[in-house]
Amino acid sequence: MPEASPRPSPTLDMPRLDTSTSFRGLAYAALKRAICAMDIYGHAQEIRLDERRLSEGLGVSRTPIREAMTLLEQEGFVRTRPRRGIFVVRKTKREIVEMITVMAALESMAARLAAERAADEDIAGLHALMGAFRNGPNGADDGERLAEYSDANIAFHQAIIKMSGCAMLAEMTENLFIHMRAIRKITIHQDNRAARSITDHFRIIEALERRDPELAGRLAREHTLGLAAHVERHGDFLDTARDDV
Amino acid sequence: MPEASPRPSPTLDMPRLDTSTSFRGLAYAALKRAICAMDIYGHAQEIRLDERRLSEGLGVSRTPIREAMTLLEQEGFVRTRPRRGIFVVRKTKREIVEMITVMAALESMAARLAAERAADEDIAGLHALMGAFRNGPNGADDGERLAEYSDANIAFHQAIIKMSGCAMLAEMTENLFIHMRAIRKITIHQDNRAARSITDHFRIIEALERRDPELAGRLAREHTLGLAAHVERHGDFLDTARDDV
DNA sequence: CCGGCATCGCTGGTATACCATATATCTCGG
DNA sequence: CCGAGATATATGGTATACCAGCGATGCCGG
Repeated sequence: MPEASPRPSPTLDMPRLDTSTSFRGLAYAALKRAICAMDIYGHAQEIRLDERRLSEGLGVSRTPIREAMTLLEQEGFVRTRPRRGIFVVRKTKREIVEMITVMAALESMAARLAAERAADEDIAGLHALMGAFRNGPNGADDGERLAEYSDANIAFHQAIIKMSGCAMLAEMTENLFIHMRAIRKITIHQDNRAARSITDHFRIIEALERRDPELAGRLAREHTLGLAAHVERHGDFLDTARDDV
Repeated sequence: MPEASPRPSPTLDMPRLDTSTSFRGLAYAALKRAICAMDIYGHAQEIRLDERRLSEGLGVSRTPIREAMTLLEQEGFVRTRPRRGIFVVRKTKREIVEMITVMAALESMAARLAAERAADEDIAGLHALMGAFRNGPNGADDGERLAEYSDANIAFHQAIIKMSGCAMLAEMTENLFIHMRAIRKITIHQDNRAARSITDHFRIIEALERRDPELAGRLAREHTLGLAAHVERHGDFLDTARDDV
């Protein structure tokens, strides 16, 4: 029995035992955070997770761990091979290109909807996200500046999604963003991706301000498909040292 | 212990015990099929599922049932309320409109890709799906004919997705189709939806034959967004007799 | 010294027991 | 006769024991 059991006395003196978030939810959050934190495409060797070790580490039994794993597996973050172990998934280049393609489809629709519905102040708020990079990412012009823009970049895309007012778009892109973030960290340093990205973003903002759904949708699509094409061309490193099945 | 235990004798005389598909997978498939089979939007009252009853019925323990439920919950088909029960989810009108909007985004991208990549014979194959309805759904002109077209309709959309060559598009639309099918069964009888749908489809086929990604993408998007608008206008019945939270 | 086979241990899959709480039912006081 | 509290029941959440199969190790025969 893990010591996480929060009933120290028969009388309820605990102020408000958080009964809403189950152990499963906690395990899920912890595991997902851990997986996202690690640079998935950094180390080459496969990363294996052990249910028993995790349950011991988190102080809960295997049951919630397993249920959390079931969720993570469905979301495509891990893959469990019976009698072998649970492995963190590394997407192939092809899968990543497809993912970005799906992203492009959803973002295009989001931009279209945003152009129709978004509040003026929300559109204006996009400038605040991008303003610091108006003249390109060249501040100190080093890696840190790029990493900073990488976050702003994600924030921009998420803002567009949110402005669409379509909760399901946000929901379906949530997990895609996690992988996108990992990819962007690498591609942002290649070509002149960052500068081109900034230019694209400002064009999208302009289309939104003009309330032009067709243009906004097209620009958003082309912007993200551009990333897909870039990965298609230069993403071969993603398939290195793979050992499928 | 359920009698499903497949080890009747110490020697392995069973030809080939299907060890690949786990009980969880079987339970998931069975439950999903059952949920899809029932007309979700037909009966008004909520449908409750009991883990213990299901495990007894399927002949397995609660564990695989629970894991299957976890999957179904993540996919949005059921919702489990602690100490209350597990309920089959009825989407609200708003959720359905959003779902169709997402569908439009993905189908538009699929049509665009299909126009670029699909094999000529695959495009030609679309005629086979729609050919029987070229002159509208008016055969016997009764409900059966419409139901028949409802299936052909879904098949057409799935064919476009498949022709995109993007596995992830197929994956992400798979569950959406399940809900779409339920909605189509109702909306197909309204207005002149079926006839308009057929016209749209042939226009999309034409765009694919002309290898015009822009047009194909636009037509596919407008076609599905048309359904979204229709539900937005006439789908108030979806929100009847709801008792959230 | 090397290769095949037996053995053991590790690991995910399954079954089951127990727990805590929400709801229903019953009881008793007003 | 009615309502508030106590009790009973039901149900999802959790813990744990056991199972079977894959891998690795090591033993034994050649």
